[in-house]
Amino acid sequence: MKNSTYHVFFRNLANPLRIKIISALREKENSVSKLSRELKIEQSKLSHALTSLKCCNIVKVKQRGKQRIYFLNKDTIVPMLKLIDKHAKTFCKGICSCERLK
Amino acid sequence: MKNSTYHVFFRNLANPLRIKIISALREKENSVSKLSRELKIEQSKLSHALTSLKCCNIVKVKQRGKQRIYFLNKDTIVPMLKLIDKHAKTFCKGICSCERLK
DNA sequence: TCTTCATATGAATTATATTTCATATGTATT
DNA sequence: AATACATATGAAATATAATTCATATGAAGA
Repeated sequence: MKNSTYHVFFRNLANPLRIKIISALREKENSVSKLSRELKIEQSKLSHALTSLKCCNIVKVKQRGKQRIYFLNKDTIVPMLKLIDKHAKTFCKGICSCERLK
Repeated sequence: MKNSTYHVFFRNLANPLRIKIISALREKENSVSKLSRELKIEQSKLSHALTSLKCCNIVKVKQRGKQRIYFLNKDTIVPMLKLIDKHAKTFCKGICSCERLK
């Protein structure tokens, strides 16, 4: 696999807003407007973030009337987050204290 | 798990140089100077990158004489890269064509 | 302890990503 | 086809991260 594939993928995840969205979509699929209200994220900001996530097939979208319902591609993301949970538990005493990237 | 833990971890991986280093260390452990020569990366640049990776326990280090030997914590990283391989194969036709983050 | 080789660090510069805001597009209803 | 609501997009402004370079620290042998 090409390094640039990894790089693009990780860059997509390396953003607090996009992680927040992923966490929310992990619970339930949702429309842009409802996500916007529930997470208190400005609409266009949210759209930009969702477009990035969709670009790597981290999320997918379906139309429902005027609304677009975004949902998580759980196949990849959920196991990946679980790997990090385990990593943090095993190697970082559960809490990430990496000063360098804080 | 806190979102910031994921964020820090992914940020660490969201960098072409650090991915290159990870790929190299996946093959064999190595000292800074040898990595520098083999990958043609300027020494201080490499040290900065390695410090970041070590910060999240993605790599570890041992002393050998004057040299510091860095090695990959394969437990987390290798399965993670494999997840992305599978993702790219399944959802992106093997090649990441995500224009947005190119 | 002095010198040399190996690596790390800090801070300024440069590069890259995110936010914001105005506006465009798209979908359904009348 | 005109309107309203929902979402997307582009580009400028802003924020954040990477690179560079000078220098500091650290280990080992003479």
